[in-house]
Amino acid sequence: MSPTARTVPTTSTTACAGRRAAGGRDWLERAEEALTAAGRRRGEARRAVLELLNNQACALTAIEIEDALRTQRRVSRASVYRILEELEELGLVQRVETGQAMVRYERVADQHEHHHHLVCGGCGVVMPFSDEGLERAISSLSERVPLTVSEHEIVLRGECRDCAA
Amino acid sequence: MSPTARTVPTTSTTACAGRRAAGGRDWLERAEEALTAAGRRRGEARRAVLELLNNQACALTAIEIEDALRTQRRVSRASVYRILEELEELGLVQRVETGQAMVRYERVADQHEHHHHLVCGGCGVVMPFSDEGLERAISSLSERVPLTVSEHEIVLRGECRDCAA
DNA sequence: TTCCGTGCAAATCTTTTGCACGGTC
DNA sequence: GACCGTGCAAAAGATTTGCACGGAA
Repeated sequence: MSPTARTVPTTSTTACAGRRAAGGRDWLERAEEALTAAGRRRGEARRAVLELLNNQACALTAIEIEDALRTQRRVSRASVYRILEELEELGLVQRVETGQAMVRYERVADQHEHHHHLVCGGCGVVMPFSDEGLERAISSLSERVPLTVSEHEIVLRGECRDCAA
Repeated sequence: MSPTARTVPTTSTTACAGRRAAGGRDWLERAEEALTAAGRRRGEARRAVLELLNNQACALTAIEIEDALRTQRRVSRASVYRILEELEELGLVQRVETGQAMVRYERVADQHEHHHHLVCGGCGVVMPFSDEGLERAISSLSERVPLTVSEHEIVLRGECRDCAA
């Protein structure tokens, strides 16, 4: 595979195929610290969500999170949304718009993990990918635009191999 | 302004700043033809929506369309959604996810008009932009990815000049 | 003891659907 | 005259909010 465009096939969720987190321990620690620093108390529901997100390489919807947690620790959907909102405000989690009527959330990766998404219109699978050339184009472009760019989001849509077969 | 990154400041809607359509007449014609070819009958509501979209350089939400039309010809929101869905199926209109809880729609431009979006997190304004380098990066990348890419969507988020001031 | 985190239930808001009427073909 | 396009009202979903209780600090 080209060194500049990598995607990882191992599936970790029905909804989002991707590798399990590498170096995710850092994120979990960082998250706990940030929450404490923000003066937040601990709570079981949030711990469960953090742990789940930490093991996820790609974006999940609130409902997928609720379902995934159902077996180990029932967390109400309202709490899932509240927790995600809180994490988003602290910059620990980001929204991903895949054009599927539901917002997806994933932990904010360090530079090394920065990626975007491929969405199959057939089965709805979401896969992460990253590309240096694309990032270069984005950052160069960001300087020529009438907006102080702080984030960017890229979604490629098409048909995955399974669906094409 | 750089020749490779252009944005146009003239505002045509509260929600989406951009130039009025140039060469839009082609799109309107094309749309009418496609609809006829698909065996659809004419209808006032749809004509009003088509005309509005044809004069819009950038993406609108269903509700914005309903509001914009209110003065000249009341079109029920259900019809707006139905019409947009129909136009999307015929490839005349495309959805734009700006991460604002509502889907936006805009007419599918010819190659010359292809663009992406800048979204200000402060005031919510949406502006179109286009960049050749970006498009090159996308098309080269599309060949190295495990998906037959048919569309791509790019959103840059940040703070617009007015909000930064 | 104080106050936050969480669950539950109700409210919101966008988008979809069912049904009936009027216009297009 | 047959059937589609449209409006209106209700339904369906996702997300948010109000409130009360139990646990963290």
